[in-house]
Amino acid sequence: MRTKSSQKREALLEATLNLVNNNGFHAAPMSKIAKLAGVSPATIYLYFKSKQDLINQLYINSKIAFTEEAFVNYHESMPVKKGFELIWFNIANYKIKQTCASSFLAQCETTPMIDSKIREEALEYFKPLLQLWERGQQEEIIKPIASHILYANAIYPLTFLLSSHKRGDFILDQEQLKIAFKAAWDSIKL
Amino acid sequence: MRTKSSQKREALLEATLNLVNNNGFHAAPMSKIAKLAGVSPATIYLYFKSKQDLINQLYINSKIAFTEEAFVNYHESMPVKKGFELIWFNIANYKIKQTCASSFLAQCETTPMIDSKIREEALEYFKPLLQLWERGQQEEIIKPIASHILYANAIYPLTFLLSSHKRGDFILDQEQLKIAFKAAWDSIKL
Amino acid sequence: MRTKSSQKREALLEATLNLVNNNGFHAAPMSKIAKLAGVSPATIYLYFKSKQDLINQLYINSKIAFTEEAFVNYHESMPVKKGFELIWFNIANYKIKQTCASSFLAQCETTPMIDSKIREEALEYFKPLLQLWERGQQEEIIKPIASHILYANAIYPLTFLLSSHKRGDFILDQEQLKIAFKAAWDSIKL
Amino acid sequence: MRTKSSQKREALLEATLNLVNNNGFHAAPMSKIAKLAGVSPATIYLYFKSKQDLINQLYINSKIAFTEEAFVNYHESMPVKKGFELIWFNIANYKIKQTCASSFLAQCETTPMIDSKIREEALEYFKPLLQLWERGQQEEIIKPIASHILYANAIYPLTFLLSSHKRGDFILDQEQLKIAFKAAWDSIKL
DNA sequence: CATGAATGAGCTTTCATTCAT
DNA sequence: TATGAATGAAAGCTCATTCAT
Repeated sequence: MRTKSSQKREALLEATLNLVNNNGFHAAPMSKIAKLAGVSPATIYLYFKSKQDLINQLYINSKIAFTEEAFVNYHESMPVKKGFELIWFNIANYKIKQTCASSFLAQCETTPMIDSKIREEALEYFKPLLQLWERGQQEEIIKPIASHILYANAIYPLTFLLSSHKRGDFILDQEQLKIAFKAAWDSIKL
Repeated sequence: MRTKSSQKREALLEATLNLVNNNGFHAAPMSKIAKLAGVSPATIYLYFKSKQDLINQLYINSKIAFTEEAFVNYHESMPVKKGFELIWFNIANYKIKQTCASSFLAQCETTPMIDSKIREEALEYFKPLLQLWERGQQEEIIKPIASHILYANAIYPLTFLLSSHKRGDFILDQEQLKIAFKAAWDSIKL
Repeated sequence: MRTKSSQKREALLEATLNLVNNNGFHAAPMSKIAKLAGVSPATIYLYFKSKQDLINQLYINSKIAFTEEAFVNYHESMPVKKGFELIWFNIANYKIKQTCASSFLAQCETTPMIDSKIREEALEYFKPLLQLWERGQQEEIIKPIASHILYANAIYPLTFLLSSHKRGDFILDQEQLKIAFKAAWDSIKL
Repeated sequence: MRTKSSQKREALLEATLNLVNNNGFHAAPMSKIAKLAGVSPATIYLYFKSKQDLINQLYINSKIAFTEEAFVNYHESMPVKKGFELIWFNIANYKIKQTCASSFLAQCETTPMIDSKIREEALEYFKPLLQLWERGQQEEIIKPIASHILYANAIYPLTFLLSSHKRGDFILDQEQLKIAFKAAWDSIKL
């Protein structure tokens, strides 16, 4: 008896990621996903309940991978600015390295395709950043404003820069990153 | 004067906008668009070459409407900060009023569905803002950095705030708008 | 503009009837039905909401055709035995002539495939026979027993005879019919 | 003594019976049958050649169980009417007790799914009843007519009554049974 | 003997688009 | 210009059956 291999699951998720990224959701039919992953269409349904489930899982997976990278080397004991800088560059570098995953995530944020329950689930993983900001606010380093505004101005701009970078309109090298970081920090620091 | 024909065109564009917005691209079949616009499916093809063309036109249309609003009451003779403030609030208020149109545009920015040629065409309309920034840089009011970074930090955050607002996670009233503007301005001012 | 032809509807119903009859429900895929009716699979859905709907409609259609034939030349003023004899032979001859339709109906009676709501709807058409039996009971010609038992003994046996006939096990000619009628009548007469 | 294996065979047959009965042939996939019987889908093929074979076996099995019950306590030495009465009530009571099995058999009689070879095989088991009728005809108690007609009028009506009973349209209690028996007997007695 | 994974073929249904009027 | 009917192609998904252990 064969056992379900997580390898196949991964292959399916990756195939989906690539297809969705190159041509959009509507151009990622199950048949193509199967072919790209090297399995039969029917096999997909051993690993995922439906196409929607596959997309949801891919979203969660990507989000987890993303947040894991975001907090590499970070520790709560760090000074606020140092901590933020670390996280910010972690995110930026992840986006640059994992163009595919991150532009998939960008698509997910604006599409009504992802179930809102799944979206909320993914939010949880970002808590350390929110806690860092709260600490910064207590220490009067960060502006005492809503975390949504902090996120919009400090982190979200990276999404735009990355998509410009991917399209080739703008080259986001380490120098530009530093400049962008300065702008981000200026927007939230007291 | 609006002819009968152009009325139908408008109706089709609006129907598409509503459908895409409520359920995503994949839930906006031509038959539903036709029904919602009160015409026959065949009629769509008298006004648009294909579904892709319809989407493209809708994108361009929305972008034009958006930029028109962005520059209402703006004149090149305005002081830089005043001008930016005007444009920023124009954009913000447009997004709040026209949730549908603006979240459609947000979807378009991240989806590979829009032809890149069309996307470039739409960029043109934003020139006055870029020119304002250039002026601000000459007057040493605005940071001397790439316009992509300026845009990412000063304008793009609104997209995030708006989608949070639409989802009900965060209420973007006039008070919050002022706070958000301050953050935006801090990120780009010298 | 073309108009929906009831011809096509009929063709689809007949195609379904033939396929179901020769090979059972499970061997009547929409694609074959379409081919046999000379239309595209998609066209079926212009005339029927779903496969279930197609089957339901076919059942209703067949049942109506059947009952219409059952009461040809019958009038309430007829003497009870004459009336019953007429109806009984109408039914028998219809079954013999329309083997296909009637063995389809036989299948429907025993299968859980037909929605019970539809089944009840079809029952209505049989009322004149029940009324005849009531009259017969008042005149003390027919046994004063439940109509279900009357039906089971007087009419239902024909279903068995017909399916034997169809299979070739037993030839149901006019002579045998007369014998069978006698048995039916003996079972319900006082 | 029942071996482990034959237990599994029984479980599979019963699972199939239940599924087919509740939802029809088309809603009894092998995977569900396996699950309900508590075995792997692959295991089914150790006991049955194919799904068709499984259905055939189930039909034969049910038919044998049915006929065994039909002739309980019956002996060729009995007087004709007594014998018939015994058999008739045996059948009726079996149908009432074993609703599932008997409505499965009813489905089988009208469906083209059962191989005709298998159907003939099952006929064999009914011989004692036919012999009883022959005896009755020699003794001039039973009408000298084809056995198919005898069966159609004396036994087959029970199928209708049972399905009405199962649907809840008509309650078939012991009183009604007696009435129905009278009708059956009247139809075949000389 | 028994299994859960795996699958190719086929299912019902929908879609963007064209036809005939 | 405008239509509703019509459609080939393809979508998501399921099924009876086989594979590998």
